[in-house]
Amino acid sequence: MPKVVIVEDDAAMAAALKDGFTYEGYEIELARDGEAGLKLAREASPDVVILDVMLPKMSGLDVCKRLRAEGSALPIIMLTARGQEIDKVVGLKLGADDYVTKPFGFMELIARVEAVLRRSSGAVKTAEVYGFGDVVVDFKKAEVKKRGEPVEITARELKLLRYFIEHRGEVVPRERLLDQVWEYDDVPLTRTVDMHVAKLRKKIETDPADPKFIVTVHRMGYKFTA
Amino acid sequence: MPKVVIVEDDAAMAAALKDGFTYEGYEIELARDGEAGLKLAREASPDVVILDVMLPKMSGLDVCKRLRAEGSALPIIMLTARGQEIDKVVGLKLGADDYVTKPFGFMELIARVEAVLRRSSGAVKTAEVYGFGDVVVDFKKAEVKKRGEPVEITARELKLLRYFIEHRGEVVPRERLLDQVWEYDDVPLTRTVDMHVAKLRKKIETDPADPKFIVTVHRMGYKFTA
DNA sequence: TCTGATTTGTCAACGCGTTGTAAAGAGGCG
DNA sequence: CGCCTCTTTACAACGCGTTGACAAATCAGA
Repeated sequence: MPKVVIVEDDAAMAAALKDGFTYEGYEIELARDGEAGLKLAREASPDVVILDVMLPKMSGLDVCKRLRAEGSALPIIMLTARGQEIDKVVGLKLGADDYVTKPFGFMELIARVEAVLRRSSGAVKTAEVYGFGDVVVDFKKAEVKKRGEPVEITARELKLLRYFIEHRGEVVPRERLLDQVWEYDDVPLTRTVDMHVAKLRKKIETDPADPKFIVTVHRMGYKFTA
Repeated sequence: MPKVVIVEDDAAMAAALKDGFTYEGYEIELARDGEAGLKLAREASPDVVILDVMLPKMSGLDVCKRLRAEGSALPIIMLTARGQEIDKVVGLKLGADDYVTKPFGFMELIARVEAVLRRSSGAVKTAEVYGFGDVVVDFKKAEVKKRGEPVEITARELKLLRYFIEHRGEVVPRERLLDQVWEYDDVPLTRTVDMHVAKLRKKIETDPADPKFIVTVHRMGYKFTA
């Protein structure tokens, strides 16, 4: 019986969610504002946290950020209002695993929760949405936004970016990228990787000439930091 | 209060089912033969249909087949007599969602119904009628109208459109469409998907040459936006 | 600090994979 | 048998990725 912490200030919405999840066999704990939500998330050891973005006392984003800052790996799903698309709101290193835009069907939310639970209980956890700096990446939609503005991105670039994000912090040699992202068997000596890194930088870096996120480690490869 | 259409020719069985479901809080509509059942399934907008396999005038299998051919996604549960096991295989192939073998306990049937109801609303719950641009899609009636004018649409196209709508916003790879819409096990290398997308575009897009709703995402798939 | 070798950044053109579309072929149902 | 739908084939058009050349940067050794 998985436990879900729901942080939602609207009473009607909170009640509906509680009923729905209870009916589906989940154990529910409710909080009505950000501070209470943060406390509950820390102390109730839930399997997943559902956070409204707009909350009294402390916004859902802040709660999320705070939890991540404390090193928590709790699966988090954000609820955003329409037109409040997650990228527009944020300040931005969010760290949520997924988000649902209101109005949403209850079944959609359940589906996301189950997806997140499945993922977190198993292999490598990859959030559906990832943010760093003033950039937000939505892998399901294959969309990248910078400062809220959509950025054109190709399939290969997105795959490369995903690999970087999934291996953030570590130095990745070019051969590994050719192997994992390009799926080459033999590893030809090319400038292809550098080429794509350059293109990515142009799209996501604030100053592509002085990259902050994708830094090159001389003679070793690249490192993504965020 | 979910509505159930029951198609059963045996009077005693029909009465028992009606009483049972009514007691459980369902709304019931009865039909005594295949033709009446088909009509009822189309017009009563039930949440689930329970179909006996052996029926006068038109077998339950044929009713099921017919509904699916019309593009209906109605949850269907088949009732088969013992020793009719072969039929259940066929029934499932024809698009039934579940089957129960006679004699069965009533609670078993209720459980299946509830499971099917939960499952069928499993994806993103989509209203039975959905509108975007100047297009209105009525899934229950299997009708599409553009600017009020009816548009001819085939079962496969409707199913494809439904999948797009239920997954609006996300990029859907061709393989997933072949898997989910075509229900292919092996995934042949084919242009079938593109073909049908082109046909759909001709029918729903204002300018099929410059699609706004079903956009192609190079090397990744298609994305429905509305 | 200077210098040469190696590594990395950048550019534009070419080639190939991917997609759009029409038309023929195949299969099902009445 | 004839109609309707779905699938396959074929080809044209387009877009993306790769490549090779060259410039810039970095490092190592003198």
